[in-house]
Amino acid sequence: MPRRPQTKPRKKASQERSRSTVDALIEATARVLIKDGYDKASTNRIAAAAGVSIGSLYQYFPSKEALVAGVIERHTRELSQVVLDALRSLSGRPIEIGARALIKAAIDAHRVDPKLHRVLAEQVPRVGRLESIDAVERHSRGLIRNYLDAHRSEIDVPDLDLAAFILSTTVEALTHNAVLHRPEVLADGKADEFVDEVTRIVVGYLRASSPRRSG
Amino acid sequence: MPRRPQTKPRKKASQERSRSTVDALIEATARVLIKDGYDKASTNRIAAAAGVSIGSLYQYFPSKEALVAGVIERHTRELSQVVLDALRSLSGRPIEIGARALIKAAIDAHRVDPKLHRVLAEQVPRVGRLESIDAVERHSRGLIRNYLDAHRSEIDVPDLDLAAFILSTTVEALTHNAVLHRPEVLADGKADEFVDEVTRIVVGYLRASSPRRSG
Amino acid sequence: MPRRPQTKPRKKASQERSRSTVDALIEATARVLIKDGYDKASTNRIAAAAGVSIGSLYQYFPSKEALVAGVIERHTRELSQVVLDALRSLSGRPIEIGARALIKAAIDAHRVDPKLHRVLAEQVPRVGRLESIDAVERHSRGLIRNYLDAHRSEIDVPDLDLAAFILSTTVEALTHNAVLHRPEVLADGKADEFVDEVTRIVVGYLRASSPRRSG
Amino acid sequence: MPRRPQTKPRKKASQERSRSTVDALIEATARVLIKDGYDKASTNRIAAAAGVSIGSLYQYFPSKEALVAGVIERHTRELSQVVLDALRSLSGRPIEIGARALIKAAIDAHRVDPKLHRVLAEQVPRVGRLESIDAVERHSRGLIRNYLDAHRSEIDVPDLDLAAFILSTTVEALTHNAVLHRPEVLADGKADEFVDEVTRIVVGYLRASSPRRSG
DNA sequence: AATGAATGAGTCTTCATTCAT
DNA sequence: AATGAATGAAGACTCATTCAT
Repeated sequence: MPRRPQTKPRKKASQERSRSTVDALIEATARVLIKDGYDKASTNRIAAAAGVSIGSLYQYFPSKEALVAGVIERHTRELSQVVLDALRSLSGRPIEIGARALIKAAIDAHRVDPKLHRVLAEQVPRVGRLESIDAVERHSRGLIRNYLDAHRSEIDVPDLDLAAFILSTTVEALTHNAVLHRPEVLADGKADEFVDEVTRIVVGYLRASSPRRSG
Repeated sequence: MPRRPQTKPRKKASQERSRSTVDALIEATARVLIKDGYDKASTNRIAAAAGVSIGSLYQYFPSKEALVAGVIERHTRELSQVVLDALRSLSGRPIEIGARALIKAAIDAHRVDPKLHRVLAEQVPRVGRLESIDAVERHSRGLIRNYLDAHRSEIDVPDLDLAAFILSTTVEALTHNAVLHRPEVLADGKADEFVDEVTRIVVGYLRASSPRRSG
Repeated sequence: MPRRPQTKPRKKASQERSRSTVDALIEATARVLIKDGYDKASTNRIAAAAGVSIGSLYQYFPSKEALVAGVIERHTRELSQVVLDALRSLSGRPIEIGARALIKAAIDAHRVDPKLHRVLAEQVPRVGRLESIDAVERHSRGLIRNYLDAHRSEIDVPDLDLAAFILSTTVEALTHNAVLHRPEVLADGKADEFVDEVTRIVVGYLRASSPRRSG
Repeated sequence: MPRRPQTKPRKKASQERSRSTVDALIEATARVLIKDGYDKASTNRIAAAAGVSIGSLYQYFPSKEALVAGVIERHTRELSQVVLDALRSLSGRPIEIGARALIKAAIDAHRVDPKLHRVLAEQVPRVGRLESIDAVERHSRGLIRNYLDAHRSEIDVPDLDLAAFILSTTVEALTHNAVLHRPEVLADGKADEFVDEVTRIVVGYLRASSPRRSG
C-alpha cells in the first residue's frame, strides 16, 4: 500500500503576514489546478503563481499534497456551508419542502467554483482519506438524520442512519452527475423537472409504505 | 487546458507472440496499479512486472495512459457483463423483481476485482473521458430505458430517458459507496436490508404517483 | 575522438531483387531526410518508408550512417555529373567562356534536388570524411587544373594546384551561398548580374598580372 | 517540417553564483562537443563536465540546443571580434592593404579555438538559423560595404552590396577550407603565398575593369 | 531472403525538496 | 522569515540493432 504524504499544514499561521501568505498559496493552488490540471501543478509553479518563493511555500506546507488538501478543505467548507444552511433553516418544514430545498441546495453547492470542483472530483487522487471531507460528510449525514428523526411521524424507514446514508448518497450523486456530465437537465427550462424528479425519488423513498421483501 | 495523452493502442497484435505480450502488459498494469497506486505505476515498473522490455511496451502502447485505458476497458467490460446479463435476463419480469435483480447485479459487479476497482475509481484521473466507459454507460442506460418502456403500464414517470439516468446514477452510487466506503452495510446479516432499501427507493420512484410540484 | 560508424554497404547487391531493395532504401532515406530532418530519420522510419522490413534494411546497410552515406554518394554523383559535363565540354574554349560555363553549371548543380541538398549541407554531420565526396572534389579540381594547364598562356598564376583549389572553393561557395541563403541574387532579372560578377572574380584572378607582395 | 527546439536561455543569471554556473555550463558544452562530438554530447554529460547537477542545467538552459546555441554565440562573438577589429582599424588604407589585412584576420579568426570551430562547422545541425550568427554576418558585410563605399574611387563594381556578399563569402570560404581541409597551404613557408593569392583574387575583382558580358 | 517482435542502453526532462545566504 | 540556487532521483520515451521464425 502506498504511503500517503503529510497533509497537515506545517505551522500555525499566527502572524498576519503569514496568514495572507497561506491564503495566497491556497488560492494559487486552486488557480493552478484549474489551469494546468493536477499533474502539472508543481510546487514551483504554485509558488510562482502565489508570488511567493518556493522556500516560503515549504515553510507553510510540507508537500504538494498538503497544498491540495488545503484547497479541498477550503472548497469543501464553502460548499457544505451552502447545504448546511439550507438544511438547518428547514428543520420545521414538512419533508416535501425539506427535500426540495435540500436538492436545490445541493445543486447550488455544485456551482461554487465549478471548475475547481471538477478538477478536484476528476483528477485529484483520493489516496489517504481526507479527514476534512469525511468530517463534512459525517456532519451532513448527522443533520439529515436529525431531520428525519424530527419527522419520524411522516416517514416510513427501518433505519434512520441507513436512510441518511441513502439520501445523502443519492442526492449528491444525482446533482453531481447532472452538473458534471448532464448539464442539459439543468438547462433553464428543464431544471425544475429535474428537481421534481429528484424530489419524487426522495419523498417516494421516505413516504413509501411500499412492499418489503419480508412482507 | 491540459492536453490529454494518446490512449489508443499502438499496433494491432498480429502475431500470436505479440498478442500474449499485450495481455501480459495489461495484466501487469492492473497488478501494479493495485500494488503501487496510480502515481507510482511507472511504465518501467509495469514492463518489469510483465516480464517484457520497456521497448516492447512502447511498441504496443504509446503511453502510460494507454495502458491504464486498456485496463479500464477490460475491467469495464468484465464488470458491465455482470450487470448487462442480469438486465437482459429480466425483461419480462415485474419491476419489483427487475429492480432487485439489478441492484444485486450492481453489487456483484463491484466485486469483480474490487481492489482494482477502487484504484480506478479513486486514483485514476478522469481527463479525457474514456470512450469505452461512456459507451458502456450509454448502453446500460439504453437497456434500462428499454426495460422501463416495456413496463410502461406499471410505472409513472414523465420522461423515460431522465428516469433511466436517475435510476442508473442512483443504483450505481449507492452500491459503489456501500462497497467502497460502507462495507458494513453489506455484511452478512445486513446485506439484505440494504438491498431492500435500495429496491424500495427505486420502486418507490417508479411507482410513485406521488405529488408533483405542478399538481 | 568519436569513433565513426561503418558506412560501407553491407553486401553487394548482386541479384536483381536486392538491387531494387537497395535503391528503395536509398530513395526512402532521401525522402525521410527531407521530410523529417536528419535527427528524426530513424532506421525504422526509413524501412517503413521503403516498404521494407527493418530486418532487410540491416541486411544491406550496417547502420544509419551507411544509408545516409549512400544518399550522399548518389546525390554527389548526380550533382557532379552536371559540373563535370560542363567542364569537359569546354576544354578548348577561352577562359572567359570556360569560367562562365563552369559557374552556370555550378548553379545548375545546386538545383539537383535542392531540398535534399540543403538537408545534407545543413544537418548531416560530417564526421568521418566521406570518401566519395573527397573523390569527387579531387576529381573536379583535377579537371580544373588540367583546363588551366591547357590555357597556361592566357593566365598568370604561380601554382596551378593552388589556383584550382582557390577557384573551386570560390565558385562552390558563391553558388552555394547564393542558392541556399541568397536566393534573391538568382531571381529572374538578377541572375545574369550574379553570373557576371562571379565570372569577373574568376577571370580577374586568372588574368591578373596584379601586383604581388614580392614585387 | 521539423520543429526546432527552444534555444533561448531560460533565466537571467541574477545572482553571482548563477552567473558562474552559466559560464561553467557553456564552457563544459564546448569541451564536450570537442571531445565527444555533437551527437554524444548529452545534457547529462555536459552537466557532469560542468560539475553541476542536471537540474541546474535545466534551470538555465531549456535544451541541449540552447546550450549549443550559447557556445556558438560565444564563439562567434570571439571570432568576429578578430575580424571586426582588423576591419575597423583599416578604414583609411588602400584596398591592397585592407584586403590583405582582412584575409589575415580571417585566418587568425579560424585559429580561435580551432577544434571547437571544426565541430561547430561540421557537426552542429543548422536547423533554425541562429540569430546571432546571422547578425554577425550581416554586421561584417555592412562593414565591408562601408569600406568599399569609402574607397569607391579605387574600385569598379556595379553593386556594393553584391560585392560585399561576394567578398565576404569568398574570403570566408577560402580561409575556412584552407584551415580545415588544406592545412598545408598555411604551413610556415607557404602561408604567405596563400595570402598573396587570396589578396590577388580580391583585389583583382575590385580593381578589374575587366570585360563585362554586356560590353 | 525476409520478417518484425523484442531489446535495453541511454536520452531529455521534470519536480519535490533542501539549505546556504 | 524569505529567497532562490542547487539537487538528483526518477520518469517517459526513442531508436539502432539483433535474432528467432
